[in-house]
Amino acid sequence: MGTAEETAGGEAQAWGEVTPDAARRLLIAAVEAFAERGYHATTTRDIAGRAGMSPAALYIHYKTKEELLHRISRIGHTKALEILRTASRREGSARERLADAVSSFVRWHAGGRTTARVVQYELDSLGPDARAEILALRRQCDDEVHGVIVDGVASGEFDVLDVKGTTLAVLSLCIDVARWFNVDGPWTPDEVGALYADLVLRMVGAGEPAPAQK
Amino acid sequence: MGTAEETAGGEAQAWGEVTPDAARRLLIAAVEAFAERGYHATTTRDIAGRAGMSPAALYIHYKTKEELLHRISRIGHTKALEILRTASRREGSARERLADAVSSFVRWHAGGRTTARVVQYELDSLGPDARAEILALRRQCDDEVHGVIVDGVASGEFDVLDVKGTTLAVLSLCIDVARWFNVDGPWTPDEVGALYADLVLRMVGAGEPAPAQK
DNA sequence: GCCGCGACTAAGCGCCCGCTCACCTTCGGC
DNA sequence: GCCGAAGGTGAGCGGGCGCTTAGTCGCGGC
Repeated sequence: MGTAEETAGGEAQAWGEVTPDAARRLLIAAVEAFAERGYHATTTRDIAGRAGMSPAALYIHYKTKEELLHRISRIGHTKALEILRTASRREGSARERLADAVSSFVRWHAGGRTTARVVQYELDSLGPDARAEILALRRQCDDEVHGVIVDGVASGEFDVLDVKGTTLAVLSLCIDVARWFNVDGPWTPDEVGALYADLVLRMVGAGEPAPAQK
Repeated sequence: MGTAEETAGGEAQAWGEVTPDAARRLLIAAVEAFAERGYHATTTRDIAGRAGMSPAALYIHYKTKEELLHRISRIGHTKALEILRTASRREGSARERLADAVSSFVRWHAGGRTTARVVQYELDSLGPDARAEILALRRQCDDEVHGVIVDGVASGEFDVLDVKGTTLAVLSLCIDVARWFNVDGPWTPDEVGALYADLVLRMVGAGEPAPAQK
């Protein structure tokens, strides 16, 4: 145990679905290593070492190093999609749903920065087939946000010049959190989530009617 | 031979300061390759090949592969800083200066996406000393944007909850353009620049004065 | 005309990569 | 108590990596 669980921290539970235990430990070690150094700069020996196993053990549970990245990407994107769906399809105004979607999506990127970084930035290292599969998931994420913004425009809650462009900008803003978060930043994931929800509401022309100070 | 100039397109002129000619061709080839596949996945043989030279030729002009990345990063960040400085220190209201800074910064990331991608995303592949040098340049970029936002808040043009957080979000939004731009997007760099300037003004509470506030 | 010198190449060194293979446990079923 | 499968190991293969070296080539100076 040790290193893997320590660094991954509370994220570890997210990988509960992965069995057996050794396969999960390897996956968590890979997430860490990929996040720290990038996919190509990570060696299979490093991954196995972090999981406390010999280099050869990796190939009992995974066919190749790329399969590890593929599995991580799929699980991560599925989780991200689930987060966005929950927020965007709940009851409430478009304003509430967008704020909820952004704050929870950002919390996920900030809190699980290790995972999010791999999921969002190492996609190009996948082969064509795997990448296509993951891109389909990502497009579904885009659609959820797009839907909420369309709803808000239709209901008159939002005032947006370019719906597609604004959707892209909102997603881009959230995703990039995985790049910069926790580099000596004095914010908690909750704080960033709240700040970003406010910023995004302003972007869609639904800023607080009466700006409240804290 | 051709490949380098073709892909780099109009960006090529930006490397005019690099001499002699062979060194410049190698640098442009490296920018391309790093942008496409990432630093670690790029081989020195690939770089030399794109420049139409033998693998050994690279080492006449550069000590290591890392020196190429270092040089690219420094030139790119210097250019980015120059763009932000020009906009943020010109005459005009904070509103005008921020809109100018964002639109020109975004135009640079979109138009020179090849270069910007390397500059913004391959930084972690540098050694500690080189990275520290580049991070200092980046901090200066942050300061320029921060200054304009502080000015706007002081003059009452802007209404911002968290100045530091908003500064970071604005920069993050602009930088992430390098990640997604031109993946089948129907926008020109100018269009994205204009859209983003509008979005950022909304974020700082200085959206278009006229439009319908409900 | 030949020389020196910087630009460039062909060949290849030593290393470490992703991955494999022959073998060694451990353990539930009978 | 013995057996076979599942899970793990140590040693190492083929190959491609970053980088070096010995030597070739083109060319301005005298």
